[in-house]
Amino acid sequence: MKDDKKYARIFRAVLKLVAKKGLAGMTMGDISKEAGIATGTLYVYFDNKDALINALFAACRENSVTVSFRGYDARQPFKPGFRSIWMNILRYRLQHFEEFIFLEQCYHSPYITAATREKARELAEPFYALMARGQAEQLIKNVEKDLLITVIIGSMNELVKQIHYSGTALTKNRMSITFDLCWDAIKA
Amino acid sequence: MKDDKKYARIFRAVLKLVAKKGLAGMTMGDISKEAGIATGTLYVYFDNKDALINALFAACRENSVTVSFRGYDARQPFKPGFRSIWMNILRYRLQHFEEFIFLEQCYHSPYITAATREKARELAEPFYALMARGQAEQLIKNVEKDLLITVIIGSMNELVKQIHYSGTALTKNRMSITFDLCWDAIKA
DNA sequence: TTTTATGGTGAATAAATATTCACTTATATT
DNA sequence: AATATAAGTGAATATTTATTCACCATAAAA
Repeated sequence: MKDDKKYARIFRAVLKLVAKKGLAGMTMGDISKEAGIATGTLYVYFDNKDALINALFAACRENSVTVSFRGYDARQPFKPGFRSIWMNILRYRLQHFEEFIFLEQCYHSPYITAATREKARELAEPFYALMARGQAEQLIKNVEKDLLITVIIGSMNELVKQIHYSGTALTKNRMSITFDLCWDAIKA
Repeated sequence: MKDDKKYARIFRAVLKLVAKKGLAGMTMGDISKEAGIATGTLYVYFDNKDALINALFAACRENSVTVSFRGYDARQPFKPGFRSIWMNILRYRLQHFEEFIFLEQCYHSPYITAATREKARELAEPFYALMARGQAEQLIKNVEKDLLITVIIGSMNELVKQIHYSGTALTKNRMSITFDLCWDAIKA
């Protein structure tokens, strides 16, 4: 019986290695060593390197969406609800920077198959629904939802990178300021 | 005498290959074949694969800044000046998507040395100066310039990706809408 | 023209790396 | 306990890939 904990250990090893050496430089040998198992064992759990990476990509994407909406209650007013989701995402990406980098690396990578990409796209559905609600309540601009999401997610991702690489701490204050920039962009 | 046209052909080949196969999957053999030269010739022009990639990275970054400020005249009012720069960048990244992808790939890659990264950072100077001007004229928010640039560049990069991968055309109208989102974010 | 230097070549070499497999160990089933 | 089934191993293999090098082509210098 395959061990869930072993899947987790393999995944953790990959995340660590990708952050350090990039998808490119990470060998199966590296992974097994980092995970503390034999190279052959990787092939018990996954068909090959591609399959391993696709599986991790799917898991990360799914996890990412779950985390975003944690604690979100559709009955509360729109803006504080949106704010809490925004903060959730930002905090999670900063605290799990390796996961964030891995997803970014995968984005253009030939490792990721068309099927995996398609599944990832479907996961974005809740964000479209959120934009629809804001528009229905006339709180945010009535423009294509794609453009709104693009501005929100794009600026957040860049913020995460900037924070991480500059080494400066992201204070509550700076988070709040950046949220306000973002809100001003989309507010009606 | 080494041939400038050959440098250009090698660079063009790399950009094409990275867009297709990622930094990971691109071999020196692929590059020479795509450029129509012998593998050994690559080593006449560059010490090794790392050096090749670093050289191209530096060239792309420099080019990117040059293009951004093309046609910018500091004597015209701030907002139209800023708008023309914003449009310059967006248009260039869409038209040279391969270059954009290459730079993104390099961002976290171990191929890129610390020295190359440092040089790239210095190139961002004109953007800080631009923010300073906008703040001095009290047209844009008086918050950390880093945060402003992050929102501007981050949302634009995401837009470029979204446009490219969704296959939808970016009409003048959609460009204008997105610029307005961006402007609302930063305006005082 | 001869000499020298440099660009160009691609098969050969040396590493690096994914994958396999014969075998061991653990766990479930009878 | 005996047997069957599946997980785990890591050295050996097959493949891929960066890099070299002995040689050819070209063009400038003598």
